[in-house]
Amino acid sequence: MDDGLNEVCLDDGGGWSFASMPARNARDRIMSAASHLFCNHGFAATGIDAILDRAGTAKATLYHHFRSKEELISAVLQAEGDTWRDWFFGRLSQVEGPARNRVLAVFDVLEDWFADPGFYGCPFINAVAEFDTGNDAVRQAAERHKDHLLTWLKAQMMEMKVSDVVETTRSIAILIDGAIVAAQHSGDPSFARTARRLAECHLDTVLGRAG
Amino acid sequence: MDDGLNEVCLDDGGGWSFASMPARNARDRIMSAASHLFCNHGFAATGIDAILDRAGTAKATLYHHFRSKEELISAVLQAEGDTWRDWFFGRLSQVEGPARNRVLAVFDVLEDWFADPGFYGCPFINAVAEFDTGNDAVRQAAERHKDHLLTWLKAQMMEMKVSDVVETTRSIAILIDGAIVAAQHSGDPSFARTARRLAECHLDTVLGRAG
DNA sequence: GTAGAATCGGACTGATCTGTCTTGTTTTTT
DNA sequence: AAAAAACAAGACAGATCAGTCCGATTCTAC
Repeated sequence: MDDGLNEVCLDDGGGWSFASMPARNARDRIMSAASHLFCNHGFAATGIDAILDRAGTAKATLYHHFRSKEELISAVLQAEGDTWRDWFFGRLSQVEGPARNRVLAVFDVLEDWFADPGFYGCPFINAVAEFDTGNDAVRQAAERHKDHLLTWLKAQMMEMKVSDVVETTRSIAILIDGAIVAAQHSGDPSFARTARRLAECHLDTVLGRAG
Repeated sequence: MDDGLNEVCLDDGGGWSFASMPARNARDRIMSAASHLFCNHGFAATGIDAILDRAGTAKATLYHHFRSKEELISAVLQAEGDTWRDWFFGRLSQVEGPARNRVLAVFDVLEDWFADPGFYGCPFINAVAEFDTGNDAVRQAAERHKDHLLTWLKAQMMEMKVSDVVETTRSIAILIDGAIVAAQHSGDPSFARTARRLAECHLDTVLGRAG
């Protein structure tokens, strides 16, 4: 579980975690190592030395690129979010048909994510859970990530001509978060399908069962 | 935010957090202090000395009652779960009418929980997020807590004569987890109401819109 | 009242933490 | 080839960490 390799579901060229991206220089190796350790063992529980060991770099190199551990954490969250969203929306962009199909496909893509052996939950949910009260950098990073998702969802809702765009978007967001947490705790990817059924049921109702 | 007082929503005699329970001895004070600090600042980030400061006890006293920090964490999770479930099911037991009312009331009680100024999310979700991979004690504590909830939910489903008890229970569980996470991140308690509407929609469908 | 448990106060250990610094080597860029 | 940036290796500092131990004191139950 703590071996050098981290098997990550690869889709056309990119994985969902930055920890599996190709490393070209010491900075990349540090970021990959930090991503893996932070996400699997916790942010506070991961020491700088453990990151250096895994990355195979010198301490001075790390502090040449990042002013502090906190800045490294922010950089990792940023990179994890970028990588994940590239993967996620890349998958969704392959879905054909009306907006309803894309929204429901969200849960199919989530299921693939959950099914990856290296799945550790959402880094942002985990980070907010760990730091929680009063950590601006982490909370803002999580908010930015969620904003990206909500913006995309809202666009789909408007394309579907849903009457209450905000409320329906909030509903789907709850289903996504709930599926992530349930899958993380149980290790059972099929929670994505349960969430999908809930979404179908809700969209049917909102759209007057017309699809 | 880090003052001595932690305002906690009190219902007939009990709050939802062990951190607000009356302390009779040093052990209780340690447990209360540890609960508050662990849940608000994280488990790994909270040092023993900080707990002692807040509890106003000596270090030897803590290690007289708990063999290690890990054991203290387990004890805190156990107590937090017990206290919360007492509060939660106590509230639900006051709901009149058929099982459907009780299931939907879950989200009303959740909203009260979310609205408390001291709300910090679910301690078990947060703990699993922080320790994650391979911490048996924490994961098992979280599983026991979730089992209690699922058992209760299942009983309601059977009373409602839902066709697929397991799947419907999973659906409500997703809605609960999703509402908790969404409320924790946004600070907006009304996510409970959104989740309630999803539950209504789903139950209507499952029960053939007969209520 | 007396025994035993609970508690206090704090010194202390050894490990680990983040972060700095120095010296020299490698790589890249111009 | 020369200049500049990136990097390695590790010593070092100062703080904090979990946990132990001791002696004195207070509380509690019989």
